[in-house]
Amino acid sequence: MSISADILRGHTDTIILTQLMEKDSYGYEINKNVQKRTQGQYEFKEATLYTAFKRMEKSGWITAYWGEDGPGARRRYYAITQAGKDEWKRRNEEWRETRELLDALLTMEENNESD
Amino acid sequence: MSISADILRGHTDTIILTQLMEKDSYGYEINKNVQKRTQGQYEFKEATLYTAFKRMEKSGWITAYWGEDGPGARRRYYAITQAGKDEWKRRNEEWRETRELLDALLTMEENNESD
DNA sequence: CGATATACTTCATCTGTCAATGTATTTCTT
DNA sequence: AAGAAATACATTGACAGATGAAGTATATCG
Repeated sequence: MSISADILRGHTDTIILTQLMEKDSYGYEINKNVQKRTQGQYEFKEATLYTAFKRMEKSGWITAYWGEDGPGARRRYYAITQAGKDEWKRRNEEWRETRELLDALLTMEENNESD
Repeated sequence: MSISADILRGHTDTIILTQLMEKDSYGYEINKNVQKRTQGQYEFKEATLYTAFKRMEKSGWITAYWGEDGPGARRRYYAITQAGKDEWKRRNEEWRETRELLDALLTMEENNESD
């Protein structure tokens, strides 16, 4: 994991919501997908992940249910709510803005004497 | 300020270092520049700003000195050190990586049955 | 003379992250 | 069959960065 996590702070919920926009899922699977999508460059710490689920359930963005008792360890599935979808949209727009802001703030300006 | 600050958490130092890469500066001026560069969309809270100076001085990335006693309130100027320049470079690269990671993580994938 | 802008400082509090630890089941290896 | 590894979730205490609030001080403008 090459990216220091503090930089991604605040994006945890959005990353999870993005996956729940596609389909219901559970913690372990979501984290495997994060690894896959980033080619192993990033993954959530377990505590971070499950803390986020709690937080988002409380906020009403996701709901939870236990998976059917099949083979393997029991899974707690999460589904995104309409409020969650709205929140995802808002945060996605925010990300685009943030990206532009930071691109502007992390670039050195030319020294314009005429300015 | 339209961007929720938690999203920029962890970037505070990098934003300040960027400005010190150009020239020595002081808190108030740096913050005005942030406002200018973001067209008023963002500015630091004072406590955030001065906490960051303390932190970076301690880390050896910047040094401080009092400005000449001219007109107006006294100013505490900051200069970036070589270690600070190295750190800036590292963080700038990190930002580029982060941007790509988040672009990947906040995008919904197509449902490829063939995948 | 009072308001506003400039300029810096400290402290208590809040929030998200995470190391550590624990529980439980299944599958793979030897 | 025993032991290791993978799957899967949960909780707790500690830590670090951000910030509201309050304070200090000087200069300018009406």
